[in-house]
Amino acid sequence: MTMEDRFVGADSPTDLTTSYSDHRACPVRDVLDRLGDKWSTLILVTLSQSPQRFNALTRAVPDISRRMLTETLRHLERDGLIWRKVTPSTPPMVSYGLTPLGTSLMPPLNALIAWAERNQPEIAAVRARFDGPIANG
Amino acid sequence: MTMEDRFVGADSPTDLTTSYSDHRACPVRDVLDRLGDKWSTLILVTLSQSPQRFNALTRAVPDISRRMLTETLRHLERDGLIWRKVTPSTPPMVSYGLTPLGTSLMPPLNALIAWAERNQPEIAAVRARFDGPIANG
DNA sequence: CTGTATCCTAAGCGATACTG
DNA sequence: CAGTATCGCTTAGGATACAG
Repeated sequence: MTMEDRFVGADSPTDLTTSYSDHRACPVRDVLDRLGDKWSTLILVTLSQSPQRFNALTRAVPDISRRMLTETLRHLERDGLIWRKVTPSTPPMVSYGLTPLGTSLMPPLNALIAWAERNQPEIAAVRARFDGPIANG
Repeated sequence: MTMEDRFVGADSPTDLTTSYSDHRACPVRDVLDRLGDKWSTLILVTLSQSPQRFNALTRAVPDISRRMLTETLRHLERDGLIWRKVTPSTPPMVSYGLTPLGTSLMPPLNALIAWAERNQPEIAAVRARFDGPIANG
């Protein structure tokens, strides 16, 4: 085991590609592709603070459209990551929150977010160097 | 601190939305949006096994087109996650591998992949229940 | 072998208007 | 309040052909 192996850790995932006769059938891709859309992560993080009503979510994520909010919530509910509770009052009240499954996703997700936060300055610097030579001549 | 807080961990990320006058300027979104495309994760995992040449990557990820492989590699290089080494032989030989920055991404990324792998059966079951009622009538 | 260039389609997403 | 319906733009991404 090399130093790099130790750093990467022993939790290397199983093969994501050649194990599957149909490559699109990979269960990891199946799950992660849904998380890779524009809003899912943001909604999950918001709901991990506390359950929220629909309108509260539009305020917490100001640049999402109602259409995309509805769609994202439905996808997350379909995957069992969030629950949806309807209180049939007038006006109606609909709340959303993390399920235990959704909660179990937050540690790895927060770790990834923390990595992004920690390393964004370096990434921005590398990008500038990468793009610079062309821009600067 | 609740049990859930402990489970989620103390590394809850900073605000991803309202902290930014322009919501698209969030540095975390800036980094994560690039990782959310169809191929980046797969390429990173593949390269974390060992550095690879272009053609080896097309074999390791059989369902990627050369166009998308080139584009994904460029993006990852631009973000400083992978390096690119050209050996000007004939025919030319180009290798790719993880940079230290890219390597530092693998633990959180592998943790997320491991979560997806662990929970895919449950997610599939929930999906079936969610979709079932309509399909079954 | 390692790409580029071009064309094309499908999907993601936003804007807007409407509804119980 | 919490959505749905419709439209159209923009982008991601696949297929194919060509090139150094």
